[in-house]
Amino acid sequence: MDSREKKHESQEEDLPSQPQTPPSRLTEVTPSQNLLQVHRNQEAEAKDVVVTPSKQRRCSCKASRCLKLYCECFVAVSYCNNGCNCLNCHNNLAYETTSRQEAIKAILECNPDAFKPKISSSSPHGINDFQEDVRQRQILGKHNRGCHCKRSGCLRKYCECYQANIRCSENCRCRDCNNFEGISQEIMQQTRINAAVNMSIKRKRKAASSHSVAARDSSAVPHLVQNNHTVDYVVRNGDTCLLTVPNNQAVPGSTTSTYRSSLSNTIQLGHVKELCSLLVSKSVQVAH
DNA sequence: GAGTTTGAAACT
DNA sequence: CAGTTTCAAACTC
Ligand SMILES: [Zn+2]
Ligand SMILES: [Zn+2]
Ligand SMILES: [Zn+2]
Ligand SMILES: [Zn+2]
Ligand SMILES: [Zn+2]
Ligand SMILES: [Zn+2]
Repeated sequence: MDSREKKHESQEEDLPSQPQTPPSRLTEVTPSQNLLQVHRNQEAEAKDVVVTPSKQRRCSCKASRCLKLYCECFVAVSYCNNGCNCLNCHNNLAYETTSRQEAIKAILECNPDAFKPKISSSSPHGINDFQEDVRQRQILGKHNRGCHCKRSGCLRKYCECYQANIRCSENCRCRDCNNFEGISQEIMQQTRINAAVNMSIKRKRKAASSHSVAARDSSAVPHLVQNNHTVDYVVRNGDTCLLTVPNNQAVPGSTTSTYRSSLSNTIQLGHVKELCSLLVSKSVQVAH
C-alpha cells in the first residue's frame, strides 16, 4: 500500500497569485516549478487562464487521470479547474509537457476527429429564412457519430443526442428510440414523456427481476407516439415526474439540488389530457 | 452520500 | 469489424 497518490483535501494550496498573467488569450506558462504531484486541481481559477474559454467543465475522474476521452474536460480540450473533483489529474499545466501532450497525440493518431465537436449544428448550406426559423427553435443539429443507446429510449441524459437537445439522426443506431422527429419538444411534453418512460422502466424492471429471465429484451421502453395515434401509456393523476430535461432548457421551478425538489412537480391529470390532444394534433401535422 | 444503471471510450 | 471491459456521468434511493 504505497502512499502514492491520495487526495489531499485538507491542504489547500492557494495559487500564489501568479505575477505573470498575460491579458492575452492563452497563457503561456513557463514549465511550472512546482512539481507538486497534486492530485486535486487547483489550477486556473474561473479567470481567463483556461485553455478553452467555453463553459466550465466539471469532471470527477478517478482512474483516467483526466487524460482520456472519458474526461469531459479533456475531451473539450480544456484544463481541469477548481470545480473539478478529479483525482490524480494530469489534465493541467503542470503535466502539459510530461503526459498531456502525449496523450492527445496518441488519441489523435487513432482518431483524428477525436476532439472535434460531436454535435454539428444544422446549418451546413446557406440557411435562409426557412431553416433559420426552424433553427430558432433550437433542437436541430446532428450527432456526427450517433448514439447507440439500448435502454434509455434516447430520452434520458445517458443519450448524447438527448443530452445535447437534438433528435436522433440516421447516424444513430439506437434501439427503441423515442427521440424522433414529429413531436414538438416543448418542455412539458418531454417532461411528461420522461415521466412515463421512467415509470415504465421501473415497472418492467421490477417485474423482470421479481419473476424470471423473461420480459427482458423486447421492450423496456415503450414507443410513445405513433404518428397519428394516441399515446399508449397512462400517466395517472399523482404520478411523479422525474423531470429530466435536456441541456439549455430551463425547467420552471426545478432547482439544481436534487431531484427531490422535482418530485413535487406532480403531473396533473387535466394537464395531461390537454397535452395529449395537443400532442396528437401536432404529430398529425408533422406526419404530413 | 451510497449504490445502481447506462452507453461512450477503450481494449482485445 | 464485433465482443468485452473500463470508465465517469446520469440516475435512483
Ligand atoms: Zn477529468
Ligand atoms: Zn476536469
Ligand atoms: Zn482533472
Ligand atoms: Zn440515444
Ligand atoms: Zn441518437
Ligand atoms: Zn435514438
